[in-house]
Amino acid sequence: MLTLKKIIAELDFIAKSLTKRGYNEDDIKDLLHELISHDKKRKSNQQANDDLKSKMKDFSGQIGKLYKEGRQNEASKLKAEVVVLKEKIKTYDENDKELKSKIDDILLSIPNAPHNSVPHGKNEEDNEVVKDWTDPLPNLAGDALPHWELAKKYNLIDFELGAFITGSGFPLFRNKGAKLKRALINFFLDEAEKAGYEEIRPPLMVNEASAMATGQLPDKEGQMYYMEKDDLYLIPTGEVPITNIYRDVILNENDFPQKVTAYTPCFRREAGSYGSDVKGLNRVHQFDKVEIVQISHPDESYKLLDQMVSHVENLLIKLELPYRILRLCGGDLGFTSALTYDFEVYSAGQKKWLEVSSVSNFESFQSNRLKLRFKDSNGKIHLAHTLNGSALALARVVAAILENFQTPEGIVVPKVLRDYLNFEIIN
RNA sequence: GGAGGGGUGGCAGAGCGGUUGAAUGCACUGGUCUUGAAAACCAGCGUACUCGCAAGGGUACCGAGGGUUCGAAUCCCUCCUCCUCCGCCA
Repeated sequence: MLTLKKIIAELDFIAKSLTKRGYNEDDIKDLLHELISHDKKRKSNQQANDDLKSKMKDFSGQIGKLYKEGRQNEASKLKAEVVVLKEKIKTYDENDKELKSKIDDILLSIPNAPHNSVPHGKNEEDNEVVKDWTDPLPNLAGDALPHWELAKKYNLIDFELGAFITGSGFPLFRNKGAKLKRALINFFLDEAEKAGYEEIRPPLMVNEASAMATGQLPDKEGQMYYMEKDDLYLIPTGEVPITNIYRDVILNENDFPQKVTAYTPCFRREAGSYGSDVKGLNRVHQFDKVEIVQISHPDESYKLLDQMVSHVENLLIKLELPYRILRLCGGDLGFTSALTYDFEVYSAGQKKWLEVSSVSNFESFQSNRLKLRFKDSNGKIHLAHTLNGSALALARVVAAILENFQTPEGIVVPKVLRDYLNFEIIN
């Protein structure tokens, strides 16, 4: 969430930038002013309360001394006074609690303020293409197939069997399909390692505190699978466990940047999805992803964002997939993000652009919830910035590879993957 | 799942109802000494909120949340977590 400090200091900027997400500027200003007035009340309440508590402490100390000296009567008198103080403190404590929860409720409801470069817009149609694909798109024969047909033809993915074992949206990969997936995971992890990321294998379920810290809760409650018996959430992305490595952490200034990568399956309920979007691998409940995360000094985060964008771009180039890069408009921007670039890959069999990566700078929005801070050279403490990106999401990359590289003889796998496979063609 | 023992500052480790935000050691930072370094000595060294231009105050925090008490790191309850042993299992 945004910090109160930032809201007070940059109220006009924040209100204006939130209009990109569709907020009415006056409404949001009213809300922010309400927030600030709650905070003022909270401060003066605390001030009064602290004074009382200080007095109480002092009296209690005196009572102890009086008892030691055997002056019972005086002690009893003081005790009576403390009882009165305590009553007052109780009401101040209650006020404090109430004001804090009001403040928190409002803060939790406000999304991140979009970066200056984020365009206005309602939905994906308003996203800005920052890098388009200008070369010719794969020109397939007239009888070219979409990936779900290819998957059936070459026995690579069994959607029905996955549905039988679990449910729809849980595809079962087999044979060369399974191997292709493993090759991609290894390729992505190796590339991340070359770029200086530490590889980890995190838990795939997280507790409420972790889901809260990265912003999945309370915003995306319905998108996660929830294990009621154990009060755990299946991760919707590796971002959650990776970023939570840094919950309640104070780094040193020279520890930056922290770079961590992980391969994890991701689980998403995808409630409300329908139509051709959900065909084949386009939208599934379980998919594999290699995630990259960086923890950054605030001054560096946009530079690092660019680096991450080129990292992802490089993967797509190596995979020889046509891609384009979009800057998400305010309306399409995630709740926690200040700036997000999406990567889409052209899947020639279905003649569709598929989102395969999302690279974001959260600035201090996540750090604030994570309590992820750093000490500068003067010993002062500040919030760090967090960034993450998919590098890459597997399911749709597989879809694009199958479709784009199909030939009458079979599917010719991209050269870069051949080191990871004991075959060059799927037939 | 059963039985037992723990969770205190960066780490180790005291304290087990009353100036204890917390001894001591190590680590770390600054200083003295030294040609330099080490050693020795001196000083400093948590986080959050809050008041203050600042210097410097106040409050809270000893796994988390409640409770008892004039007063709790210390007593009671609930939960979380770690360790040891037994059971079960990959």
